[in-house]
Amino acid sequence: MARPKDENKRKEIINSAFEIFGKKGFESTTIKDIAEQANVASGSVYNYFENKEDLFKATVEEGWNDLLSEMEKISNSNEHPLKKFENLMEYGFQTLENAIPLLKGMLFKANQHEMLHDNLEKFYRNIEKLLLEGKRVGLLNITDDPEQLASGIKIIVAGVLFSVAMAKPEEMQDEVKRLKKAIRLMIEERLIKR
Amino acid sequence: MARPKDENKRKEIINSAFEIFGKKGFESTTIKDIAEQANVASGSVYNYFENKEDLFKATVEEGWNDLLSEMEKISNSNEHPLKKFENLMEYGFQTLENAIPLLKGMLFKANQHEMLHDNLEKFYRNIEKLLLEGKRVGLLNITDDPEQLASGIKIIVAGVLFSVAMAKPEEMQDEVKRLKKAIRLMIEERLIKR
Amino acid sequence: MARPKDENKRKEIINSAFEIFGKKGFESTTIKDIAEQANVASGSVYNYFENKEDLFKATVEEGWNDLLSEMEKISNSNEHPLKKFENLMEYGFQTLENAIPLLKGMLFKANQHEMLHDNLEKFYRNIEKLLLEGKRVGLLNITDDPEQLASGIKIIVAGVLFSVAMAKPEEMQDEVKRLKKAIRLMIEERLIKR
Amino acid sequence: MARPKDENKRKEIINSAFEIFGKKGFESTTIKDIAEQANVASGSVYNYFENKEDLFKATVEEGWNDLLSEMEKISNSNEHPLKKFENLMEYGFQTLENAIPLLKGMLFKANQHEMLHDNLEKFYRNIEKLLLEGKRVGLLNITDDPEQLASGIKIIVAGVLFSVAMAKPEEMQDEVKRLKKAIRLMIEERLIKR
DNA sequence: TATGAATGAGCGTTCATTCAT
DNA sequence: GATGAATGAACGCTCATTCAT
Repeated sequence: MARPKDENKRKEIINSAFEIFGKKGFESTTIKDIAEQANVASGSVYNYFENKEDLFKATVEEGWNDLLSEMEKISNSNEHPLKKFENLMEYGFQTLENAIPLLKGMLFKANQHEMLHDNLEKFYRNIEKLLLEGKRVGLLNITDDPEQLASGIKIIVAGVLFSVAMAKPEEMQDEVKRLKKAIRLMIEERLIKR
Repeated sequence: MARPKDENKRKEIINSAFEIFGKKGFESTTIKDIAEQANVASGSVYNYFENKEDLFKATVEEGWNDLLSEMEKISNSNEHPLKKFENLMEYGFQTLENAIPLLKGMLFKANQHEMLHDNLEKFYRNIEKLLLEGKRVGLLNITDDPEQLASGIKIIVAGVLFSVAMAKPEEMQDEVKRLKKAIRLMIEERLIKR
Repeated sequence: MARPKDENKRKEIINSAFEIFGKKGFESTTIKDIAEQANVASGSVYNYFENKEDLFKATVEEGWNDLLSEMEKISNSNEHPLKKFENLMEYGFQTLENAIPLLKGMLFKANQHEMLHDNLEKFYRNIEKLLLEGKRVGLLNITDDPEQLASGIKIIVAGVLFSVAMAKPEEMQDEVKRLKKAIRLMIEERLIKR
Repeated sequence: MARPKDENKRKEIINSAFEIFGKKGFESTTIKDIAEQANVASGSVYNYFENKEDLFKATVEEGWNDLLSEMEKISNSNEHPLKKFENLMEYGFQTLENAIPLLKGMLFKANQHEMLHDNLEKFYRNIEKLLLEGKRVGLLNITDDPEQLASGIKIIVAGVLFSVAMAKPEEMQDEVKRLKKAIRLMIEERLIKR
């Protein structure tokens, strides 16, 4: 009978939070900031979230879920492995600019560290799965040592993430282009010619 | 405001700031925290630094300067290039645990971004110099494309930094071991056998 | 605003308010608390009462009315004066535990002070009436000075109220027993033997 | 070297708190209220007290300590018992107007109940000691039953306290006069004529 | 009339900064 | 220069009240 709790409004707040937490970090972000950007009174935030911490957690969780589920979808498609890889990279870089704040936002929240760690692991495992599939079908020349593989993936994926995170906004476009090119070259180096 | 006499006290404050900013981040660190750890009254901090922001900037600057000058020293030594590389890596990983908080602390301070970016570039250039030296003396098989080289270095160095930053404290030791091993393998792959 | 139809719901809210105001005091009680206990939406409270203040006033008023009208009933019964006194005391102590919160709740509401004062006066007058009846029928030996009588009654009744209000919950039973005994002794002292 | 922590300022804040807590109760009193009345910035309150609760507790404690130690002094003087009693009453009524807020302030703070209870007990015990001294020296005719004595004292003392607490400000003077008179009469009734 | 989401004023508290000592 | 008490803006959060449904 009352105004029904508006799921859009919740999403609005999360989006606003996503952006501002990413831009300023947890501590420097105020509830008022988020509320204003979401066109909502600051008190309203508390209709949807217990407190600032809870909002942060929800925001991060939502972001990772979106990212990982989309990755999963790409990995599980029926395309050619190299095509999948290309798609993943395209999608990854495309969302990275938005997802990066997530990473940054989590870096300082000690109690979020585990969650960040776990989500990153899932991220890495996803890439790994794809590479192993490429190896299995005889496309890629990849080490047999699983630990070595894991380390290599971690370093390279983390390196890309971090580099994007560090890029100056005005150089973002070029940076992404360079990184993509570098990754493609790394793949090509491993490609088995027939 | 001329730089005050008591350089020791200034250094004390910087050290304290380094530790606490690293542990808690800029916002969550209070001047009182830093002052107490430095055995100084909180008001005294303002005899040495304009304000919290200024103290942060100075702390970070100092940290990077130490890091980069030590790297420079290693690079410019007269050792064998591979030995230098090994030394650099040892030193790098050894200080990384302390230096990492710096990176984290800088991520959210928009006005510090540039400084972070610039210092990272210097870091990358240093590694690059070493690799090129290795190539020049016929030790390493490295791409001729400078852009490709730069991207590769950036990705891998950033990847290591980030991975260490992300490691759970209790897994830090193992993580560092794995990363070192991975880096050594990457070098070995490029080694020109005679 | 005409009094709304659903008198039951109003009563429900008053009862809920009585209990919670008594337990937590005016400021610490929230409209939501009261509404929930009354199985009503918080907004609905405002269909029955202007605002929190108004609800409090109504709650208190109702409580005093119940108390005083019951006292009146006992006083006006046809029983023997000493029996009436005993009944009054029994009823009084019995309801005191519930009524005490009312007193407490009123102590801080400056604009309620008058109302509290007036109701207490009615309470005292009621006792006085009974004592004077006892004197008139030759049962009790009581001062002829009306002011002295009034003061004595006030002190003793107020003392009992306050002592009950102050009792620790776990000692309430014993405290009431002691107080009753003390009151009975005071009456007996004044009893005219024949 | 810095401004020394000003004990006067602490007292100022306590006094201000005493008055305002008494007037409005714990919940309705704001730190800003107290600070303003004490001519202090609201933040300064926290230089002297942990938080609002702590300030309240300190205020109450201080008040009771003053009251009880003064009572003690009077009781232990070398005057004639009846004179002591008179002095106590004079002092008691004189401070009651100020002390009453204390009582009121404590009524609602569940966690303060014990403290209130204990302090009241000390108060009662003090009176009791005096009465027993009067009995011992053959001045007063007082029950031999200790429980009966305790109850009587409690009722009468509590009754006086409460009555003063309930008095309208403009009637306070008269009320106190009436209560004093009533108490004197009660004593006189018990006086052993020689 | 009933609902409960939306609002925003106002609270307790923190802390960078100032300044009297 | 050194101190730390004093300041007050700004925060997260609560809740009486309003109002769209």
